Amino acid sequence: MTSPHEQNGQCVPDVFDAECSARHALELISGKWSVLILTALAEAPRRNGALLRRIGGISQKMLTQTLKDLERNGLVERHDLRTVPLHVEYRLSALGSSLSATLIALDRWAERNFPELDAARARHDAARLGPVAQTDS
Amino acid sequence: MTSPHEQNGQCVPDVFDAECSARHALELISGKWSVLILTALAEAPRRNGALLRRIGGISQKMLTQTLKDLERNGLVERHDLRTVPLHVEYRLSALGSSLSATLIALDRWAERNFPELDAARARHDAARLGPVAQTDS
DNA sequence: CAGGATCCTGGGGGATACTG
DNA sequence: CAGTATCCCCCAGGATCCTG
Repeated sequence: MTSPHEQNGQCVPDVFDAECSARHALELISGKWSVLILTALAEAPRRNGALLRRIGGISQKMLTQTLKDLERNGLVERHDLRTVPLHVEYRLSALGSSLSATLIALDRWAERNFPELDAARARHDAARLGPVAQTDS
Repeated sequence: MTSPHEQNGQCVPDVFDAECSARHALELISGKWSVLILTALAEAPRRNGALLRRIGGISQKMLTQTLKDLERNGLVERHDLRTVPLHVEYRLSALGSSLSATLIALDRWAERNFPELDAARARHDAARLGPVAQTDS
């Protein structure tokens, strides 16, 4: 069939198309933990424990799970120095590296603009709770 | 207290800090639907129905819900032409516009590199399922 | 140290029907 | 047309315990 996106896997790349693989790619790289893990690995190759310490609020389970997913999709490489005690290091693949600048830009934007978001939210919420009497302080 | 990030709301901006507002900002702007909505609005101001049609796979519920969240945080502006039938238009705020380039870069990366992800995934899965004897169909 | 296996809960998110 | 309200399911993800 000559459908617009050839639903079998090949499609005109479009993140707006729910069936296109590009959408899955986008959801992977913009995932809650993916962004942080990829950014942390962009700073430097890291071990499991180091990642756990670097990324506040992540659980061992989600770290392992997300790392596996990223590795499966070729964004992260797992290097197992077969020693005892175990020593495993994660690093970005070339593909992963090609993404890091954009992800870091995203982080930077959040770090530079969150006060604006906070302020907007405060204003919005204040307006909803008390649309009247805003004459002082 | 002079804790490193002043857990009351003011902190040294760090997305890796689970308590920092920058983290919340990051999670908002990297949300599954947020990215697509913001990108769609970066293309042009749009109405509810237009967004629904533009963004494949989104439900009315998630669209409304995410739009409200984005508006609350000052990234999107809602313009209600008080007509009947109802006519509401959404557009990026200045703050939202300052983010669009990065989000579009993210989309573009996904659209340009998803074949690499697909290939890596295929390789990875093939290796796991049958590391042996892959000579025929 | 890296990470598998299990159990369990909250809420993300779909479907459907209704309203101004 | 642009939403709101309800019901309900499913799974992301935490807590805990166990292994190589």
